[in-house]
Amino acid sequence: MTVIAAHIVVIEDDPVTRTALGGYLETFGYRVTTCAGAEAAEKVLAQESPDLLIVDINLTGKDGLEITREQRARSEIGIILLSGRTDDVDRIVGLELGADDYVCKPFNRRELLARVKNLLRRTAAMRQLTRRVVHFAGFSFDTAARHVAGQDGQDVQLTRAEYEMLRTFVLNPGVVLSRDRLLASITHRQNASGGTRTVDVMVKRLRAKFGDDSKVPRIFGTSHGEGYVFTAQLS
Amino acid sequence: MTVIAAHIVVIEDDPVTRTALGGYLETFGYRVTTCAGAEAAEKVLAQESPDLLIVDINLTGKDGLEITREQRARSEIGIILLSGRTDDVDRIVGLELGADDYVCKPFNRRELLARVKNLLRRTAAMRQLTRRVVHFAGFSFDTAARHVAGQDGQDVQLTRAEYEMLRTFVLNPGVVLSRDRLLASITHRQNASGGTRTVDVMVKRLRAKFGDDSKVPRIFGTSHGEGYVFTAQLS
DNA sequence: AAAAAGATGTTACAAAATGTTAACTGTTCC
DNA sequence: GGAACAGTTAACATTTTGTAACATCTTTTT
Repeated sequence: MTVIAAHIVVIEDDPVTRTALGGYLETFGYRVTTCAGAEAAEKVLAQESPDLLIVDINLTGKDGLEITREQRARSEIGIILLSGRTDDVDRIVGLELGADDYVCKPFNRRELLARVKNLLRRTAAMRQLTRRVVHFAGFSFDTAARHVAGQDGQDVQLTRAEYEMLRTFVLNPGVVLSRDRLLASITHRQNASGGTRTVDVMVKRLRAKFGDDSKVPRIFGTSHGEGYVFTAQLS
Repeated sequence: MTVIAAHIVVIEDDPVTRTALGGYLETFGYRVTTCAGAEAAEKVLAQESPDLLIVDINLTGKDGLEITREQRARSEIGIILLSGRTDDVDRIVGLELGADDYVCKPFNRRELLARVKNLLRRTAAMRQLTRRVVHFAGFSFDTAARHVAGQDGQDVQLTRAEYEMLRTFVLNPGVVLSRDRLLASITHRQNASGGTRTVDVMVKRLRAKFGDDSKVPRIFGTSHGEGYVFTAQLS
């Protein structure tokens, strides 16, 4: 996996804290975007996909809790709340809204850095699963562009059903998926009566395109009597 | 995806806090194992793979920080530290060792629950991505990829039932498992009528694939009248 | 200690499920 | 309309799983 500097967005209305915090994090190699308020931050959050959000809970206009609720509803971005008050209620509400952490001002920079590091490590796995491009077994699969590149640079052409099925597999790594479940992901028709064997044929075609052997499956495993499993390591 | 209750291990030497915390978490559907010290916990941590560890920083014997360091070195388990003191240094050291969170006593139960929930959500993604490989008798068993690599590099291909059974054995090393218990772990058909002899045949097949001799079993032992035991050393 | 009873080991086979191939049906694009 | 392609179905081959029968081993009884 290519290591790219994590992108951290800081929303803080006090200019002194904002600049100090941004500068401090930058010295550790992070890419930092500082914003004075929710409006400015929303542009960044919508256009790019930052990894971590550090937000003051007391902002003029839209406050930290509201930003937390909105962001958590639509992404798995890491969220650390900053607060001037040591208020139990605020803290609990923030955490229950889905904030990962809550740090009281005046905070210790070193402590915040440790929390940032730990949280980035945690969200890294989650970002993998929701990423546009995933890598496995030497292939890179662009879920948005419906495009697969092989290890030798050769492209793997996928049909619509093959793409839908691969997408379902990649979104559920290590989970046994039933034929019905897989069929539902590739077909529009409700005619689930007879042919779940369609799934078998599609799996065979996927295996063929990805060089997987049904007798020694490395990517698409069979779970006899249950269905199929995606067993390749995502990276 | 099958939803299984998360398994939380609590290490706390104060009996009152330990019982209260364990009971509280259980009411929310979590599977909780409480331990008074590091020794008792290490057994559980080695044999099962809990999802979350809540540990008091001040323990007699091996303390919370040491446990954190050891666990973090070999797994991605979520770790929340509990402390009686509001000490910046302790907190920072704990976080830098890789603890995900640090809560000071007396803590608010609701806050702790919110942190537990958030952390479990984060580690769930990571658990999906990280391999769980166990080694025994020269073989390495990749529970995610569902295959086994032998000592000579040759792969041992397992069928679904063999995989499920081996997985059950490996999760319960040294424990005598009844035929019914083993049958339940491998069968998926409704026709679970009589034949507990199926288990014997599957054990024989496992023994064959792993070069184990029923007369001198080193991996899959027989407990006459009771069932079978996994006797190989896990590493 | 020998015999009997019970439990496990082994083998062969039958049943069920999956793998594979190829033909068939419907769609899309000229 | 028809060529090209995607998806489905059907038929047969192969693998996996369950069952039964018999052999061997363990435990209990005498």
